[in-house]
Amino acid sequence: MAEPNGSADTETLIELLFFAYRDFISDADAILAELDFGRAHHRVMHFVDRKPGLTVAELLAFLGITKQSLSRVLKQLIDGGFVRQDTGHGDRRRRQLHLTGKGQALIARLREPQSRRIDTALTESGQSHDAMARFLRAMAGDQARAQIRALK
Amino acid sequence: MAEPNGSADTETLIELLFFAYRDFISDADAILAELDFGRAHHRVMHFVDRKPGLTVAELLAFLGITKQSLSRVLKQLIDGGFVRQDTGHGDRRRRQLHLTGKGQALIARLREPQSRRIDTALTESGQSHDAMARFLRAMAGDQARAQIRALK
DNA sequence: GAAAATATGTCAATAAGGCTGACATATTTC
DNA sequence: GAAATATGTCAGCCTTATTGACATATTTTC
Repeated sequence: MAEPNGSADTETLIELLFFAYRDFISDADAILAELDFGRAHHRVMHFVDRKPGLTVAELLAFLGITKQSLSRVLKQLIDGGFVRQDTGHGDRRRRQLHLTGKGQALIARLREPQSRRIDTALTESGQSHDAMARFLRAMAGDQARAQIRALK
Repeated sequence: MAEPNGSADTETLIELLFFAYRDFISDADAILAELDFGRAHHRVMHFVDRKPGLTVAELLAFLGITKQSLSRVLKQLIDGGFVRQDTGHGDRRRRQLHLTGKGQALIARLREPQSRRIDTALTESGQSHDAMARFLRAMAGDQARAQIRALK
């Protein structure tokens, strides 16, 4: 039953990842709650911002949810004036999604405390941005890496 | 609107954290699904393992949920023979929680793919275990740090 | 020793955010 | 013209969280 190589300490990392992610996400949760939005809204806006003009099907692939689940959230974002839906250029069955000015303001506001937390943690821990990006990229699976590449 | 210091790249880290955590957690989800358990069961077992003999109130504080939410999950874990509940030593109103042998086997099984993913990512990214622990600790808020200390 | 506080458990109602299945519509492709 | 594709929507279900109310056992306080 002896643990091979550093396994006991890796257990601590598992726990730290839980706490770090929980607190990281809570920064945005507080802002979202004001608008009666949830994390799903945040994720949609993030990807629409990262790949402006993406289609509903592309968005579903990034999110890994069904269109029925997306529809409620997307509708609220469109009705609230955060996301705009254009008829597809070329293929008019498609809907291409963009953030409005209001949407861009919100995503910037959501990102601000998260960016600050990351930058502070990098400074406090003496880590470089690149080192952390390499680690997180290595943590993601093949499918996620493909998705990250698709975001250019 | 100019971003101050490295903010554009921090945006990439926000995204990487999302993918990394999602995939990290999915390792355990697959095992939990076999038992009709969810993440809540995993978290309970993790903390009971990390602090054997902790009380229900202590567990609630770690999890940050209500006792009504815990009750169903805890009952399933007890009924399934993964967690044992002893009358408090000293204060008999309390219930002290321990993993059974079966519970220890399950938590080890859940940790295995997560540990492997972390160790692989550390190697691939050329990061040290300690560097990563420092970063993640810095990402956690004050309350989380106090909780981490409470786990010895 | 009675009263108050504490630790836990449980019942009921509610909400968010997922899911599946079924079906409608517009548009493009074969 | 028929089939495939992209999207939208209705309806019902599940899980995991929430709050409020109340029950029970035990300990502490006066």
